[in-house]
Amino acid sequence: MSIRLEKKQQTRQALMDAALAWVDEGQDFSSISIREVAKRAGVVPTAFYRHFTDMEDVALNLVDELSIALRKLMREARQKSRITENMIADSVNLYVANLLSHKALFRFMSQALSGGSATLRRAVRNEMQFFARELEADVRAMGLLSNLSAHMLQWVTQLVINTVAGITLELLDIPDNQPSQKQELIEKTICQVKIVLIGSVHWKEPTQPPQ
Amino acid sequence: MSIRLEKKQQTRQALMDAALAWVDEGQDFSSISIREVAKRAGVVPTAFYRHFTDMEDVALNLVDELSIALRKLMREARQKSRITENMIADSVNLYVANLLSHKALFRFMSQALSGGSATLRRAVRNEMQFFARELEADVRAMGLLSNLSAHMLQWVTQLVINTVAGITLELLDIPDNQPSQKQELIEKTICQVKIVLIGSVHWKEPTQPPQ
DNA sequence: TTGTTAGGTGTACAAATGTTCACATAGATT
DNA sequence: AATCTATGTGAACATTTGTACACCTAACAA
Repeated sequence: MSIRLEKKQQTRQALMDAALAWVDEGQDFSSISIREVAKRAGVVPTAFYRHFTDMEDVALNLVDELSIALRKLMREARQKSRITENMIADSVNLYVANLLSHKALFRFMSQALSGGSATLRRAVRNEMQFFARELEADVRAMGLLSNLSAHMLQWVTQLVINTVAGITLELLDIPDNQPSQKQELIEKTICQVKIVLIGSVHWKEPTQPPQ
Repeated sequence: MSIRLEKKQQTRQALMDAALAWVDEGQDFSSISIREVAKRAGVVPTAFYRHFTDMEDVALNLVDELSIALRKLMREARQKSRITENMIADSVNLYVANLLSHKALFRFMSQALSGGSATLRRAVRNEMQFFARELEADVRAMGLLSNLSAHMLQWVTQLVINTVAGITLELLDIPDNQPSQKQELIEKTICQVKIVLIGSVHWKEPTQPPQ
């Protein structure tokens, strides 16, 4: 790559990292200022505009970063897990491991889901839906839950994703020196996912919904 | 009540309502300023300090307001719903109705859950846990899910609460002129809760967890 | 009735913020 | 080698923000 572009990407990344670091410190993404981001990135405030128009712009690009992380996670999960006894536990643990190594990114995700602009919220939700759809495809490919209609399977996978995503916030708030709490949270989630799947296996389409 | 106190409560409420209105407009709670709140409440900025020390202080008091709304919801649910075929659907619909008539408050709840300070997050989580515990007690009182251990039942009710709470954000983003989308979302949630309960009924304690 | 006080006002000021503009300069292009 | 250009700089600005202070006055207590 040309030197110019390389340097550009470098400060661009520094700006995004600065914003993320702010979130990592427990501050709200929406409360950071352009100047503060620039300062932390080691550039002058006006340099910010060479890369982004807005903090919203930064947020949308952070979603892209999140997207990459999630896709990597999905790939990893597919490689490691076969149809085994511990498939669920393995997947949850993998999610948690990824979560803990990208704390700031996931915290940002949680905030953006409820906080930011409408388009930002949509962007994050899209990523989660993508994840759910991939899970859906995998379940089908494994020949599992064949009793469910396509529609119903979609709802089930969304429920699974929501359940696993549900621990994100709680997990992020547990201090690192409390591994036992973390462990319990993980076990809870594993149980919850199992319940969902047990329920799915036993699901029967309601006798002809009133048409 | 004395005239003084009455007036005090009045502007105090005006300040809280102003903050809530800001959230209702889609803005982040953490991005509102003391001055803006005061202006919208129709008082001078410094008057703010007669009632609150901080915006954080306001937030904690909004959680109290939320708490009241949730308890009212719970009471309402208990009165209306007996053990019937449609108990689940009724409860979900009741939640949605309450949600839609307190949009701002629930939006605030979602934001505070992921956004605010650690103590604020804890406060909101407490409210949700309270809700889950009440549900737990009701399930026990009805003699349902007697196959579950106390521990397990707790996890199940939390899962139910999470599932229902999960639609909150999505529902808030659906424009009012799209009732069909809302309806589908509601049906999805009802199905999801049913799946959880079916799973719970069929749950069997794993054969002696490795002790 | 008189004095006290709590809630609200207005002014004031330092700090932070978004954004503009003219400028510099390393690196690309020719 | 000469020129151009995209990235970063620094000064400047009008706004907005948090908060302190002195003050006013309606409601209260005596």
